[in-house]
Amino acid sequence: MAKLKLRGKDLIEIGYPQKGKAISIAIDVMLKNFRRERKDKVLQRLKTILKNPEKYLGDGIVGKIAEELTTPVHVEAQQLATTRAPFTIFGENGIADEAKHQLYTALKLPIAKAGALMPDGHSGYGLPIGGVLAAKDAVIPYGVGVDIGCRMCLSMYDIPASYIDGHRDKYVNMLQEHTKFGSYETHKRINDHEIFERSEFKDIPTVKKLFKKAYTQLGSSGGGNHFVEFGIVEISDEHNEFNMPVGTYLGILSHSGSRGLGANIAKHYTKLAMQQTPLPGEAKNLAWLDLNTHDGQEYWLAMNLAGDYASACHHDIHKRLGKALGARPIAMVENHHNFAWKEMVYGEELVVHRKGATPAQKGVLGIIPGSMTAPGFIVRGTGNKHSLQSASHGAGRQLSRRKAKQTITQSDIKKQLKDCGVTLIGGGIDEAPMAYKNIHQVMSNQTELVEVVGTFTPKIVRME
DNA sequence: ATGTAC
Repeated sequence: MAKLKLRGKDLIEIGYPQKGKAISIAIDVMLKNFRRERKDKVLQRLKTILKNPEKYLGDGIVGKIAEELTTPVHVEAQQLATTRAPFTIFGENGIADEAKHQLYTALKLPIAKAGALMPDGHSGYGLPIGGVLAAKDAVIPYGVGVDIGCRMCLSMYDIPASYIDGHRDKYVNMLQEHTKFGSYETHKRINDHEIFERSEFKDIPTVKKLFKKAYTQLGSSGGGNHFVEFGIVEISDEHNEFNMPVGTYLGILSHSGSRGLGANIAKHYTKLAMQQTPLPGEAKNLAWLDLNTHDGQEYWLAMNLAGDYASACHHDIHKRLGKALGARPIAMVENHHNFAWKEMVYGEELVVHRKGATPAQKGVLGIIPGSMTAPGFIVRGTGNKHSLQSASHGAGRQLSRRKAKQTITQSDIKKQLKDCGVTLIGGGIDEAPMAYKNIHQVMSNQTELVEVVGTFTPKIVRME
């Protein structure tokens, strides 16, 4: 197959403007997508686009050419403001300075309108973990995080929680057989899911390339702090949304995200953002995409796909375990905690980034995990304006992974697990319960943000 | 977080 050769001269001949970047963008797009087509056919395509570029705006492949011909994106070095957008920090005494400074930097972005830091806040890449940032008409890929749509999912069963103790081996086996951890492990038989019908997999070249990976990774959990666990749900609020009598139940709790799909989407669009909005040193990872541009709109679609895919993965995990358990859940609670949403903030529609923060609009349910030996909380948001209607996404790290490995021993963990009656499958030292802050302290720092509906106490935990 | 690196 002859390889396509396109030169600037060819495009000038058919009328492409020499001013601006139309020619270089067009050559780039054509070489990437129509490498095997005949040159005259490709030039004909380019002519058609040039004649009526408006018609091709939003097209996944040639939309970027059309954009350059109609409303070119201006790349310019961005400066930070000298003042910060308004913000509130919850549980300030428990948060390291570095995380606060990361928020302060983000609040000086020209697109920043408001921010907040949750009481589990700690240092991250770009926006701190526990950071919330409201921006105008723009989305920051690293404000969402690398694991787009990282989320929690809890299923509650009408099975006595005490059942676990008599059948530990059975539950351990279920997790070993029906959950997949690590970079490589996937299920032998993939369940089909409607997510794979989504048009984004056809329309966006970057996403199209990730289809196969997404397909094979469905229902897998990955690594890092991701887990699947059996535990005891205790419903304490008698006016709970599930109409469940106060008491204890068996629960399955999972924590994971969008696997390779989201990671590669994040990587691709962060690179584009860094090219389009170059920022000074300490802020460079906060580069954004204008939502009125081709790339910005494409990221938004891809991000939402990754979020739905993460949800599909959790549902697949719970479906497999429910089947093994031979039971249907009475109720489920789930929420993203790495994502961006368009929300009204002080009367204005803004893009609210939550990077390790639980959505907590009034009446909205969510899950805030503790650690493998501390309870997590089923919560109901209060819609607090100062947190931009958010809460923490967990206890938060107290020790960095490196520090945890240096100071915690395997026997420390063993003792802690035994004291709490927890069986652990996998799990490195960096995920030790002692590496996390005290969840009760964190919860006491966010009583204005969420109400407690119940708790989930882990009993059988599987990690990478 | 991620087949850990343009």
